Amino acid sequence: MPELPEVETVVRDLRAVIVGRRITRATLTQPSIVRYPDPETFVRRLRGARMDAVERRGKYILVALSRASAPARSSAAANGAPPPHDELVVHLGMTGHLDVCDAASPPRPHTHLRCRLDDGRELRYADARRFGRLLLGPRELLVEHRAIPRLGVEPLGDEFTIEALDAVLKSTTRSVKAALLDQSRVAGLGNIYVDEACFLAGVRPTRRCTRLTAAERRRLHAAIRAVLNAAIENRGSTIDDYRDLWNAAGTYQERLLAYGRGGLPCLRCGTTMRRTVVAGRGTAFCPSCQR
DNA sequence: ACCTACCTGGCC
DNA sequence: GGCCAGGTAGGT
Repeated sequence: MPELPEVETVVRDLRAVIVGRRITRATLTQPSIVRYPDPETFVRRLRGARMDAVERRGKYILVALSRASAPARSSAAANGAPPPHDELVVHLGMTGHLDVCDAASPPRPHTHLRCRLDDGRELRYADARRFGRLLLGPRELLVEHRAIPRLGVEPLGDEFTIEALDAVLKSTTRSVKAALLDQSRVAGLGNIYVDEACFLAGVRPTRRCTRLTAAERRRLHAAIRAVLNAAIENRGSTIDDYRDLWNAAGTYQERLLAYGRGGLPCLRCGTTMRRTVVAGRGTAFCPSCQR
């Protein structure tokens, strides 16, 4: 299940391979995976586009596109601002997968989009459960049309200060886990890394977030950044389906201390970890280490 | 702030 | 054969 570290891993690899490449042909075999605009327009606007940059925002992958057309000297000079460019937006959902491979290699099952590139390779999107989505357009337009949501603070960005986390925790009466999973408050955390961050911080995910002490909030802030950075260094966690662009697994699943460990001994103190449901998600915590 | 639907592979 | 996993959207 791709969360911020898995998406960041894909984005970094993708950036190294596709920036500067042009899409010569796009084949969409599962139109329902495209959420904006209509599938025909989506395919038409992909064809001939050059991929100029790859960024991540929360769990979204953003590929900046441009057309070969002559430099628009007139409009840029007249408006003083460049026109908004299209972005190919990819959300991997639960089982979404991108790969870049030779155009002749057989596509994996559930391949929904194939983009032929000008270097003989293909950029492909596959997604068994189709929880993922593809969109195309200027980012501001996609937000305006509510095709993609407004996202909260980037937990690895400079703006994610202790004060920023404090503001998030003050903004709701829900549990810590529910607040951290809410993409409109903090963008990029999912079930795995919320459980890990809570474990590292010594805070039960069930706690009301308004009730955390200043020390707990400070530990939670440090824990979120630490776990995300460590997971990125390990190229993410492969629990089930997640694979990188080259179909390789991440290694952070070997270092998980809380996620999926309900009923198992705590790796820090040996107490049997508990499993409950918080915010509708399976949740594991150590009743001794986490208060 | 909560609930359910979406979707399918994997497991009992 | 049925249930579970869970990120997100949409409804109440």
